[in-house]
Amino acid sequence: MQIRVVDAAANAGPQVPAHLQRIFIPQLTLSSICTHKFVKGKVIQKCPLVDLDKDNYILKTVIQEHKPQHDVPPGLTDINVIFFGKLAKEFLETVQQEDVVVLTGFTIGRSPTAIKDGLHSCYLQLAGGEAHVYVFPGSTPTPGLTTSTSTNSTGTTVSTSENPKPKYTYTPLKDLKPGMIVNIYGVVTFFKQPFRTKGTDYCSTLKITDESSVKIGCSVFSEKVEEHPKVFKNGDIIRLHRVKVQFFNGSVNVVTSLGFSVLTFDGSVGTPIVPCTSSRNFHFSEQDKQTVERLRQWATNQALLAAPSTVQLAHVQPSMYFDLTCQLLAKAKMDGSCTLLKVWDGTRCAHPLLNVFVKPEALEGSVNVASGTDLVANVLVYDNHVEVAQELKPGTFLRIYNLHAILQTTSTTPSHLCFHLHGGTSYGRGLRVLPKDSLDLQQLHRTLELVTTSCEEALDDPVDIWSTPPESLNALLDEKETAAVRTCDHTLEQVPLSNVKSCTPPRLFHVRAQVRSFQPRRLYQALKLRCPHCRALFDIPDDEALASVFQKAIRGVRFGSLSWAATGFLDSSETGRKIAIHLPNWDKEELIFLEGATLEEVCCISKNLSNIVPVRSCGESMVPMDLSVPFLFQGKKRHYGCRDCSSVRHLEDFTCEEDEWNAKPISEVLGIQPLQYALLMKMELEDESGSLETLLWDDAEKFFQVTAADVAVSQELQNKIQWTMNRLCPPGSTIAERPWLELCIAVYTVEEGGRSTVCYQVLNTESTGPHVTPAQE
DNA sequence: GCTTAGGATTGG
Repeated sequence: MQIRVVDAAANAGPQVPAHLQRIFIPQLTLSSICTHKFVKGKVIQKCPLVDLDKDNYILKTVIQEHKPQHDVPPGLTDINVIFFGKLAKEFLETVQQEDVVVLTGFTIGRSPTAIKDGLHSCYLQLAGGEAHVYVFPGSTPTPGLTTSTSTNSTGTTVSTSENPKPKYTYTPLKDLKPGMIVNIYGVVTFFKQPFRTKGTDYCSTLKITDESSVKIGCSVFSEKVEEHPKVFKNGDIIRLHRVKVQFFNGSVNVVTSLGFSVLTFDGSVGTPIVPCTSSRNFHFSEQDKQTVERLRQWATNQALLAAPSTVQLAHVQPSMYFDLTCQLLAKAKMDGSCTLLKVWDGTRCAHPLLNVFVKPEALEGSVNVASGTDLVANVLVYDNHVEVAQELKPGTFLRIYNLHAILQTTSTTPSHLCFHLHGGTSYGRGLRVLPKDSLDLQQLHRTLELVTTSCEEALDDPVDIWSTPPESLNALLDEKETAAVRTCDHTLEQVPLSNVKSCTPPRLFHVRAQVRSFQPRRLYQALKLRCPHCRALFDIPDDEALASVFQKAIRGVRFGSLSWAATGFLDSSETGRKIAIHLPNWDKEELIFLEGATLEEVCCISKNLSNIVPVRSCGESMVPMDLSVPFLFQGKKRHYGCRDCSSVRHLEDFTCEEDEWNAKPISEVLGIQPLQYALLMKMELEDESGSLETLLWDDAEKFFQVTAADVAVSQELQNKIQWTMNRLCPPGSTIAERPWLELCIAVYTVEEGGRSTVCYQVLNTESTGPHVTPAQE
């Protein structure tokens, strides 16, 4: 049985295994480690059982954190739990609403309904043999789970003293007298992370207070950084054993003495009281718990924590000093006294952020997870902090204390925010790694989860059984400002551009990058003519060149007489010059051969007639005029032929078998290999790992969602391409301001003249944005 | 061997 009912009154019967550690629902994040963990909560909702087929059931329930603290919103305490298989049915039959349950062997997923139902951003999934449920019927008290053991952050299980007689006595801070060696408790009001002294040790400087409001300075000395108090923020509670009281500069302070020990606790009322230490052996009693509770409550009432020093990137202002809670994405050593940290907290700064560019090979880690460099803060860490910074691994969660936001303005670039952690320890300057499960990281985890939500992940969620479409996810995706998305269904992992560059072709990759530059800048030059037969590529002749060819042809015109066509003459705009119109069909004007007209005249006539073929006569026969000009005009459309692949025929006869003329039969009759319109652009892409020259060619039409042939005749579509490129690479913008593109890239080789070149092409990708054509610019 | 620091910014 995977479900066991625990009889709380009896000491026999099933028990929750002692090796399991409780994880509190408010602390759960997508990245929480669930092995050997349990969640305890009250069943507050049971949905109807979904019966898929034999022994295959799904049951959705909502569990509320057991004995939640006040003021914790349901978004933290109430979590969706989905049971699968037999367990679902068993749970339905065994567990009643209001029962308290302990769940183990679960996995965590992102709740697709979090925004809609306002519950926890994660959900728990219980499936398979690993999953177990312990039920405490009704809301009976459940001894054996909450008080007999507690665990610290290092996983050490600590026995709780049942003996009420206190082993240690703690001296109130007001009673400290120089010369005493005492144990003390206090609330931290100022702290510095451990720093190297001129002596042999590291020193932590703190100021603490207690109910007497006396403020006492503390100096903790130890050669080992890990033996120093782990203080994360003002308001944290500290317990010091064996400190020596001194008198200095008119006030009392304490210094650690031989055999000292230190514990710290989160100072927030209502959070679990978990002693924080690297020590494997320490004493911790119910009395300690009460002291921490008391000090927490007192500090809260004193409003000691009134002004939180941590500021999100979104609220950072130039020149500000602040504490930043963030995740390290990448780092690079700049020089001996400076290390660059690229960090993010998932929020977007209101000011443009400086991107300190470093060579990809010098960068450890990647900023590719961040959906836009405008989410990535570049932090320059100086002098004494370099030692700590160098030890950091990308992915680590950090708090940076007394970070300085500096507006960098040069004459050429607009101002950008850069962040400096200056040398020294003034104002508590420093860095500290935050444990992954730190309560201080809840907000950050949530923000990062929202920012990194991708379409594919959304599909992985068990949306079907939730009966709620993940609208919220779509909404989030809209906000991501991805200016191009892949349309392929390859499940390739996204890689840095440097990987693409270093691979052996042929390969296919998914990348996320920005457009550094593109060519041609004059977008009409992106429109090309391509021969599907010989693959030759031609520029589209401009009207001036075309006009000159027509002009030349007029000069040598000698109208012939054709037995197979009716020939008429029009007066041209010039005195005496005639234009010949040959109609192969008496009664149809769908196809006419035109001779002796200027380009302007051809265009004018083609406005009203469907198919115009410019020709020149050779006695009784007729040939297309010249392959450097269109062989066919259809209204605004111009059709060109390939100079190399066409074998132009002299028309000596013309029988009309076609009911309707269009370019294909006309080109066949004339012996012309028609050219196709195509779009060709070069885009230089860039990400943190470097840059890459790519072509937009085979799938260029897909990218812009146009056909090249339509672009050739539509000012509106030309504007659309212009608009798209302006969006990808706004004129005058810095790279940080440009949107990100999610691209599918093919790497291949092209053999030319005995040499092979590696090429990169963007495939299967569409630019995003309004699909209606924007107003003409 | 028994000190070190003893809060307090403008700077790459």
